[in-house]
Amino acid sequence: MKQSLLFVPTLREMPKDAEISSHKILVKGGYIKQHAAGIYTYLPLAYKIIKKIENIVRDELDKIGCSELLMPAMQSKDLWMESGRWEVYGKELVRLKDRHDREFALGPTHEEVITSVVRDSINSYKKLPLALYQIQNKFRDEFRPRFGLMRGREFIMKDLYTFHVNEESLDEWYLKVKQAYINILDRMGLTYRIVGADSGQIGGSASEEFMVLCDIGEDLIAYSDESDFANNVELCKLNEGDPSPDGKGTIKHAKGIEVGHIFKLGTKYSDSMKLNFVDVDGVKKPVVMGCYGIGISRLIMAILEQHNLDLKVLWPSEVSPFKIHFIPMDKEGSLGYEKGFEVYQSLLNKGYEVLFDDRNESAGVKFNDADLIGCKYRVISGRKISDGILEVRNLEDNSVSMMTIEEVLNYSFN
RNA sequence: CGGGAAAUAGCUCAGCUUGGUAGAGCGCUUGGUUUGGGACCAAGAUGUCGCAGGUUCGAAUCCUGUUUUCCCGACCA
Repeated sequence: MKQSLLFVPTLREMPKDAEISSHKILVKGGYIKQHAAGIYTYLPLAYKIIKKIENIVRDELDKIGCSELLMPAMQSKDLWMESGRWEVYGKELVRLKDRHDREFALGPTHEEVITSVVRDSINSYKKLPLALYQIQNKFRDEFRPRFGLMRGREFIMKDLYTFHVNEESLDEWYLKVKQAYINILDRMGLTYRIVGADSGQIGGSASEEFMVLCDIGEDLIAYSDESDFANNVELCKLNEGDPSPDGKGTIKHAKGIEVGHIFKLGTKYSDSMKLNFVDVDGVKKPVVMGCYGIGISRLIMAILEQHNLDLKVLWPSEVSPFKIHFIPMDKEGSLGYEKGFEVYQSLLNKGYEVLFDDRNESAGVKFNDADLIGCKYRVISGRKISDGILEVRNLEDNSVSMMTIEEVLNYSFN
């Protein structure tokens, strides 16, 4: 974990500004560093996880026919005037001027830009439907940023926009995207519910939120203990113990973290920004739109909240920064270290992602940091290395086995 | 934006009530001893006490303003 290999600046003391466990882990474990309220650097460990999360998202969206692009974060005022949101969005919109005093906003979301991008080329029903997404830093000047990455002023979001000839096509895509979201959250090992929601600032008709169940969530949801039924308490007014409206089970309350939100926008932006197409009947019509967000940086916290026990972490395998955490107990130059380094290299050559703790730290320091880093397998090269024996721990089933080097190299870590 | 707490070494904090040369632990550097869950000994380095005014012979400490951070609420999604 020397700088040359990986910069993981773990802390010994508990960070004073962190209250919730995921935030404590991220700061203490050297995953993130705060820059200002709600603004963070993603250090290598967190960035590795972010890239894995992003790639799961990409994988599932590409499968259903979406294509990725990248739009500007800095957006001219003109577009925001067109949609009317320059005035409506309020103080949360980060505004700035260039050297010529021209006004810009830092994008909190991209309906305006995407609409302007497609409106010149989408002029016929033959070019629809269309689904475009990006993964990008978003800016929202929140009144009260909090809980580390949970509510930031600059954060990473995936935003997808779909374009359709009519409501039926939108409905069909809405369901496809919803299923993709289900696949995405399942792959990340999350326990969550899908709830009906208000569409708020973004506008439009139907919308649903993907809420990861956990105590530090900012929303209160009511859900059935025996079915998929769930709704925001504010909207459904169901009390604990009430029978579930779908007839299955009784209502329980839980807090939730909103990690995804899907909307049927309808023609809100196509109307105001004149995104029209000529339909098969020769009539000019507004494009029907949908938009769908996933809070990428927020997902790290949501996953951590559900996958730590007393600040000991076990990342779900698809997002784990490494498969194997290799710990030599002795310092550089010792048999345990050098032999261990060879095994580490061989494991790398076999295609495993392995973290090798090459620091001259005591066992306690290494183990404590390893608990924060949370890889499923921990391979330890210690006192039995002279007999060619390594210890392999599986944090998932809590097993410990002693293996020869050859056994380790032939073991299937998954 | 209302309420609360805080800002002193890289980190966690003490000192402030009652003004008088800037402190501890951890970390860091050097040397030695250790080595399976945050080791030990010795020697070192490290500060615009958030910032700006004011009071005073003298301010980390008292007063005023200001900035920043965290928490609760409201707001937002």
